[in-house]
Amino acid sequence: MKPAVAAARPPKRCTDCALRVQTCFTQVSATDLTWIETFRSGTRAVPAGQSVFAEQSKISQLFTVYSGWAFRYKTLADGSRQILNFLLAGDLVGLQAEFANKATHGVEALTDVQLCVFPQDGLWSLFQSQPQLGYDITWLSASNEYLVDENLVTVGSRNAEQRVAMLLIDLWRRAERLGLAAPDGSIAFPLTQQHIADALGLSLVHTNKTLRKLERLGLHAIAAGRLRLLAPGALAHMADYYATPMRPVPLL
Amino acid sequence: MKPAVAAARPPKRCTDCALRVQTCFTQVSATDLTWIETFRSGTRAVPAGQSVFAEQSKISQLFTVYSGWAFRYKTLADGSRQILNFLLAGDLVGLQAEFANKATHGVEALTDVQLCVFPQDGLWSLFQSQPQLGYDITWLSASNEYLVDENLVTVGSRNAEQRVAMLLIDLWRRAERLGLAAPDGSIAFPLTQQHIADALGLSLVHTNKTLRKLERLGLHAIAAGRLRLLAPGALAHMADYYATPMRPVPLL
DNA sequence: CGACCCTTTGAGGGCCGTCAAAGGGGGTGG
DNA sequence: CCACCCCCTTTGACGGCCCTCAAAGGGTCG
Repeated sequence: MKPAVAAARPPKRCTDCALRVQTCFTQVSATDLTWIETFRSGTRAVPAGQSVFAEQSKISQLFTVYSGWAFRYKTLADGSRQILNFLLAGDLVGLQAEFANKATHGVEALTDVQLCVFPQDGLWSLFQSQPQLGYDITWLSASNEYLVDENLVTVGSRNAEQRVAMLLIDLWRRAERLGLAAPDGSIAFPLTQQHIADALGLSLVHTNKTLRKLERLGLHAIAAGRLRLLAPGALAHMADYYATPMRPVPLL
Repeated sequence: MKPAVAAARPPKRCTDCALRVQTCFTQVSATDLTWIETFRSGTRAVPAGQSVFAEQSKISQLFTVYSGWAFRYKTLADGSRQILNFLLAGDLVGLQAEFANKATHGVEALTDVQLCVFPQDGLWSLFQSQPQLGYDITWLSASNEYLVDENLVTVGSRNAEQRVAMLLIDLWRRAERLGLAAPDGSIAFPLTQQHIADALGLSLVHTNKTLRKLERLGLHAIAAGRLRLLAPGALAHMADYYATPMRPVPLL
């Protein structure tokens, strides 16, 4: 029995939100914040490995990740799974379903996950009464597209070494930005090699061999569920990674 | 000298828009329509092969494709180009740049293209005064993400035959929906095999061999710049393609 | 201790990339 | 009107990256 990953529930009051305090999130006005609080229909905890919502399912909710890791995926008829991107604190999911009538992809928890839940049918009234929040949601949607764009380039144009390097850099940066890096520069790394393979369009075996290769080269280390980048510059060079400055991001 | 592809300019008045008449677009109120017209800063024609905007460029405009074909792409250091998705009439581009400060990808015209141009710095006032339009833009953004999601699955999880089949079906469906299919069921097909290769993450040579294979199997025919699907069912089965019902889409 | 999941490694093969070169069609200039 | 050029398409040969199959090793939990 694992020691329950005591991920704290989101507080009852959004004014007490431990996430929004982070400098990586944009400031929001007091009125907008109270509006968010009334808009929020509740919270939800999903244990590691469980589904947040399934592909093709009818969902009527939007979710913001409060803590933990998750991922979006699609499955093909032969059972192969493509991971579209990983979700960390602050990420918004469920918007596509608003426009497609049902979930166009599944979402699964990698670790125990805490979510803030919003009703989809309140979205229109949000746009009407709180244009700033509507604008923020559009921002988040465009950011999501950017993430997938990047992943498409990785899967379409990079070889196995470069793909793995990209994934490691990208996840590390995103986690670090959220203050999830330990003093030693390591971050929790809950992915199995199967997850990495599914995200990068590689086989499990080749993913393993590539990871070992980068590790032998001294570029990174994964141990005890933690990732450390030992040579970020070399990784970035290998992956043809261009660091883009990170701007504060809105949080719903 | 080609006979100029006489793609008509968008009319001066949005009320005369030849595109919005299509049933695939949602109805918009008269007031919203006049607002769109004043929001629009002009139109722009881009000849085939020319850039609409370059990667990394600072742009301060949003574009709606009025007619013609274009594509979004990113380039790596080794010069390889990944096409993210193709753009047809009604598609909106430039939103990502609003949030990243510069273009995160390039856009290039495949055919002569006519664009409606909107100022980016008017976006916030749009959200404030016309919430319905803000909502529509979010819809379009989420739809774009859906497109890229699908392409990521194709490139990450399908073999060459399936990728080509997916591309042909997808482009045909999107064009047909816009009323671009001829009575014989063919659509204009301005892509070179290099474009297909760059979109699918395949080499030019292998793209050619795969196209010829599907053609020899009688699944499709490309001739005189036109594509016809000769066996849509077989193509869909090969590609593991699930037809999703198409809903009316907003148009900015 | 055994079951299960994940990781790791080896062997062999196939899909697809690279290299090379010929063929076709349209535009341009002689 | 023909020659030439350029771009795109097409085909063959060969090699390599990555997939599949197979099996062993380690860690955790019942």
